[in-house]
Amino acid sequence: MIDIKLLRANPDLVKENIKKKFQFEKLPLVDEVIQLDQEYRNAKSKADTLRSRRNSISKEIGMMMAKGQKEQAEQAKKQVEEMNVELEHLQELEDKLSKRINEIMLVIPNIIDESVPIGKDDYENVEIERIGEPFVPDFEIPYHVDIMERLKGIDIDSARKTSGNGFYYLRGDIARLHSAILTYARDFMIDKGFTYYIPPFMIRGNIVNGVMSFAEMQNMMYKIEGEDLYLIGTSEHSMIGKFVDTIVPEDELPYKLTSYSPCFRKEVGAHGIEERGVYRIHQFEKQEMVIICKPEESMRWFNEMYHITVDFFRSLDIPVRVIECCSGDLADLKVKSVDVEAWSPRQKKYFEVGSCSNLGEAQARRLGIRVKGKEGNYYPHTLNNTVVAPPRMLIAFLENNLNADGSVRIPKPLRVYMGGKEIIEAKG
RNA sequence: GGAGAGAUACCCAAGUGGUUAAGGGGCUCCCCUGCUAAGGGAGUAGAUCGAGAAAUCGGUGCGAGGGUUCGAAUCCCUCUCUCUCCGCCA
Repeated sequence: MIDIKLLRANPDLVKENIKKKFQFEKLPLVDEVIQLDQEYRNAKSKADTLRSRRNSISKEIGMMMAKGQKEQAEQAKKQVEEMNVELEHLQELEDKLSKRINEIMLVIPNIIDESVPIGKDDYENVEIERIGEPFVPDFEIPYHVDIMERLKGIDIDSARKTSGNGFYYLRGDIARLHSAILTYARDFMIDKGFTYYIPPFMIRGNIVNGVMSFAEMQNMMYKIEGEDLYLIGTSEHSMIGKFVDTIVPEDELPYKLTSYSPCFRKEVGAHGIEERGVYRIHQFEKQEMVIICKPEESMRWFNEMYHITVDFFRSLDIPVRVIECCSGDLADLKVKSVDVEAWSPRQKKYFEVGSCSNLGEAQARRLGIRVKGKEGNYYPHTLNNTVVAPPRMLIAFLENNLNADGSVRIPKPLRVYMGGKEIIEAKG
């Protein structure tokens, strides 16, 4: 959501940005909203003048009554009554216009950063960095579920009975490894100076509406029956929601937050839960990072944030690459976004394990998050990034640390969380 | 789940239809003193939208949304949330 004042002052910039995103169908909206905005402001000026007069006449009526000038008061009442008829029409017009203006402003995309590569869709995303040597061992890497099953670490059949497709039981060392990764991620982030949070795992409808679009909500969120509560799809929902309609003191910025939560997703949509395994599932856990900062600092934080994820994966010997979303693939709210992808020696390609986004002031504007600055209030920039999301991350972990005999090497940083174990032994 | 109380500014809190939403704390500035503390004075309804080159002017705003009225923090309706007690409970 961009500032309508920016659009008013610089419509060509907004149009150019829409073209960069290949959303040509939205181009006419710019002129339409400028027109509507002018009409709206005219109506508002007129109505405000009327309201002002009504207020002062009403006050006079009060004084007349006090003095006992009953007849004059009656006359004034009539006058206001007539004004109210006109005012009602203007009010309706104002409401209608502002509603339509808001609808349009919600679909006009955020101004993307100059550095974003131009492209139509995800095929034109750009690899910007590759860290670690992608390695393919001379033995075959099995499908991740098979690796886990061989280690007696997963039970999907039981989960189907209790919960259906898209759920899983993790067991034994694999379950422990899952927790170890999250605990390690938590400490990793605390060491980077982030404040650790465990947020609410359910949030109210008004918060949901603040943090995502209606379409996203339909495709992602589970609603609790009979309550105004939804299961969160990511802790970002709780962590950003925490600041809805607040004004934060400037000297407290930046907020560097890292949060743990389970994440629940319906995954209704293009892919759904189509594949056996733990790649796309209804429930997973995630360590997330969120930053709220001054606008001029957001690009610096953006770069720092995705490098933290890269460092995290590298500390577990997993090769990664960073893919930047091109203009056409970038969600409308985002200024810039990259995906961190991990190497899969089985598929011999990289796959997505995390996503880092700079939302600029769009999210703050939408949610009413402001900063009390010395020269008045302003909108901060908000950013979010995945630290790690097992069990998806376990896929990359197991494939990259698997030995020929079926055992799994445990990288040094995790051993302390695995009771000192250096290896998960292959079973029977 | 049951019962009760409440929602007004950064905090506490007064305000039961009418001119400018009391008061206190805190905060900011000034004076006195000056190491601090105490004292005296002034300011402090945020936020947001509109008009204007600006000074400034105006609208909205007392949990939310409706209604009554010339006029609503105040009266009526609906809803939400918070707190206290009881019950249940990891």
